[in-house]
Amino acid sequence: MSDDTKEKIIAGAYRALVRSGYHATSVKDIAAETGVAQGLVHYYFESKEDLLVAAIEYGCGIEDSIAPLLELPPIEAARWGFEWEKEQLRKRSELYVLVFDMFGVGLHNERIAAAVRQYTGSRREVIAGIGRALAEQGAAPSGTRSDALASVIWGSFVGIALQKFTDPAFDADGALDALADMVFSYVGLAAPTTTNRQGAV
Amino acid sequence: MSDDTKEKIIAGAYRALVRSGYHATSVKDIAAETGVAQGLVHYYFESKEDLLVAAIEYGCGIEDSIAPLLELPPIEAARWGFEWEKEQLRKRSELYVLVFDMFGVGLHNERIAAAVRQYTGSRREVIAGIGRALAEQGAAPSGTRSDALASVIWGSFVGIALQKFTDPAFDADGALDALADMVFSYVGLAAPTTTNRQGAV
DNA sequence: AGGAATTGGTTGAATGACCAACCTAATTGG
DNA sequence: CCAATTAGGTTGGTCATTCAACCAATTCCT
Repeated sequence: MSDDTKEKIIAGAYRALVRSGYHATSVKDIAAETGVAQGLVHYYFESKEDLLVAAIEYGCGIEDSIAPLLELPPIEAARWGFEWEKEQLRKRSELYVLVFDMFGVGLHNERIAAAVRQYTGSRREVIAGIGRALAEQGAAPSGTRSDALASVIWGSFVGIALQKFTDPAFDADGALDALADMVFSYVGLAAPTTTNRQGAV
Repeated sequence: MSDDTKEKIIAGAYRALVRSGYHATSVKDIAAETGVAQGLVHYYFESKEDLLVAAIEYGCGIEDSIAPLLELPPIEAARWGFEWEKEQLRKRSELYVLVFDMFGVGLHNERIAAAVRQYTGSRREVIAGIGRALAEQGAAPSGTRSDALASVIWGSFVGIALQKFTDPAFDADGALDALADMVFSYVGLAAPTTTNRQGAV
C-alpha cells in the first residue's frame, strides 16, 4: 500500500499544481487534494520541492507517447508531427500550462530548470531526428542544419502555445498550419493536405 | 523629489524583480534595493501588485525602440528585424527573463496576464505590419495570412529565447539565422512569379 | 498458540519563520 | 505649514516542516 500512497500523493500534487500553479500550491492543498493528512506528505517526501519535481515528471510522463510517430517513414512523421502538436494543444492544454509555469519557475530555481531542460531537450530531439532522417533521404536542402531547424520548429510550437494561453481568441491551428506550410516549402516537400486552408489576409 | 522617488522605487522594483523573480520579491526587498524605508513603498503604491505591474511596464518601456526599423523599406525592415532580435537577446537578456517569469505568473493572475497580453500583442503587430507591407508590394505569396505568419515568427522568437535561457549552451544566433533563412525562402519562393499558389483563395 | 514487542503508515496539532498591509509618532526640508 | 520620509511596531494571515501520539498489521518470544 505504501508505493500506492506515494503515487496517489504525486497525482494529487499534479492536479493541485495544474489548478493553482507552482507558487500558489501549498502542501496543505496537496494533502487536501489527495485526501491525506498534511504530515504524510513529508513522510514520503523530504521537501515540498522534491514532491513538486516528482509531480512535474509525472505530468510529462502521462502525455500521449510520440513513439508511434517515429515508426512512420520520415516524410509522414513530419506531416503528422504538426497534427500531433495541434491535437496535444487541444487535448492536453493543462500540461502546457504547467510547463509554462515551470519555465518561469526554472528561471530562478535550478532544480526545476533541470527538469524543464530535460523535457524540452527530448522534445526538440524528436524533431531533430525526423529532420535528420529527411536529410539522409536527400529531401532537404544540403546546407540545412537539422538541429537549428529543430530549435526553430520546437520554439515555434512553444511560442504558438504561449499565444494561445495568453489570448483565448488566438488561432493556434492557423498558426501551426502556417508553420507547417513554411517548413515544408523550405525543405522542398509538398505541403500536407490537411483541412481547409483558406488564404485570407 | 516626489515623482523622482516614485520612479526610483519602480526602478528598484524592476531590479529586484529581475534578480529574484516575481514570487521571491518582497516589498522589503524592493525597499532595500531602492534604499528607502518600507513604509514609503506603501505610501506610493496601494498594493504590491500595483507596484509590480508598474515595474513590468517600466521594464518593457526601456528597451530599445523599434521605431527606426519601421522607417525602412519593408524588405530592409524584415532583414533588420532578425538582427534586432539577436541583439536584444544579447543586450537585454534580463528583460526576457522577466517577461518569461511574467508569462508564468500571468497564467494564474489576470492582472499580469493583461500586461503580458499587451506586450506580446504589440510585438506581434510590428511583425505583422512588416508582413503586410511586404504583401502590398507583392513580395509575398497572395495566399499568405500575415497575421498567422507573424504569430509563427514571434512565437519562434519567444521559443528561441526560451531555449537560450534554459540551456546556456544553446546557439540562439544560429536558430535565428535558420528562421530568417526559412522565412525569406518561403516568401521568396512563393513570389508573384510562381503559379502554384495563384489560385488559392 | 498467544501475548509482547516492533515496525510502517498515518494523523493532526504545534512550531517558528515570514509576509503584506496598516498604523503611528517623529523628523526633514522646501 | 505641508508634503515627503523615516523607523518602528502591530495585526492577521500563510507557509513548510516537525513531532508526539495512534493504529494495524507483523514478527518474536515463550
